[in-house]
Amino acid sequence: MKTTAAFSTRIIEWYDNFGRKQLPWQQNKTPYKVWISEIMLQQTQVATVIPYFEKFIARFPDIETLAKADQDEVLHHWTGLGYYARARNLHKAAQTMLAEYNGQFPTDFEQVLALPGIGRSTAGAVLSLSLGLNFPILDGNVKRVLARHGAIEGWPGKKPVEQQLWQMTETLTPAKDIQKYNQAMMDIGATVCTRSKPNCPLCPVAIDCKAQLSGRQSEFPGKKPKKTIPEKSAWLLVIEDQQQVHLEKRPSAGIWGGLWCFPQFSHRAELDSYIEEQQLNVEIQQDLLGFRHTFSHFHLDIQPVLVRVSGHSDNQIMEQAASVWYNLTHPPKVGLASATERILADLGSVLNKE
DNA sequence: AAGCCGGGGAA
DNA sequence: TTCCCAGGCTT
Repeated sequence: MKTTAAFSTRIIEWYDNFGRKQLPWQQNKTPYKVWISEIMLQQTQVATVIPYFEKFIARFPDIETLAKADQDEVLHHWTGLGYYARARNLHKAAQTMLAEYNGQFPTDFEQVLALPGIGRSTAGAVLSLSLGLNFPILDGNVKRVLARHGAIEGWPGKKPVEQQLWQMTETLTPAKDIQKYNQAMMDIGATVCTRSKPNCPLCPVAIDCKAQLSGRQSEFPGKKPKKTIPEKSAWLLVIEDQQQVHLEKRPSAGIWGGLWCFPQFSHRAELDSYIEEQQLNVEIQQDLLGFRHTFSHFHLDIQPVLVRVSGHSDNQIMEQAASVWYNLTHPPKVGLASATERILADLGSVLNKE
């Protein structure tokens, strides 16, 4: 009479045979590298992260280098990744580790959890994956595997559902082989127990998966209630003079926090009166290519307006906020939003045709 | 508990 | 298009 092995035993055995072992942050593992990867991987897919991770580690190879770098350069390496608070928190946490922990990544769970940008799951992931400390994790992959295996009803964004899933991961996480187990759960979620069309025949825990047994894989995890997101519009003022454009650093709170962007207005009239107020010496004015940029919680219809000025003096525009003349031919290493990069690229092709 | 915070891959 | 991704912070 053959009995079914324990849940974690089957997961670990699966890892030995099919788990991912060649990802960049899995080579010569350190808490620092695993930490960077975990932050980048928050709400971001592996394939997107890999090139960012490689460049980030090449420039900031350790905690001290990161802590002593300019925030602008840290954000520069985050340009296009989104959720820019992750980069600001990363930078701040590195400075805390340099000041409080002698530049070492703390190994105490509570100390790790207290660092900005690190919640329970990320703290557990870093300590377990890099040092083998026994902590459960609960990321999007684990949530999906567990929700299906236990046929857990409801959207994991709801507190009671999330609590139930934490209870499950605590119970199922084994006392040994934590690195293999946690990595395997994420791998299974990413490669077998996928959002759509899960490959159950390849799953080591399909035999007692409640969703699979009842053919209800698509019902778990419960879906986020969808609501229509609002539409907003933005007029962006692209002031150009001699291959330089004017950019302003945004406050850390709100969208594109800490990034360098064009002056933004809700209505065209506001943009026009700004040009008046600044007494800009306008030579040419021309609308650039407009486009829609969609965030998780609203659409933004963007219309960039190119204004070529001549003889700008720094004390006209420079004085008001943190602002720079961004040299298109020698771009400084600062953080830009994806939309800003797109406009700069379009501007480059417009200027090239002249 | 709910809202905020980006951008892109996948279907 | 729609969904959601190795989530965490703020209110």
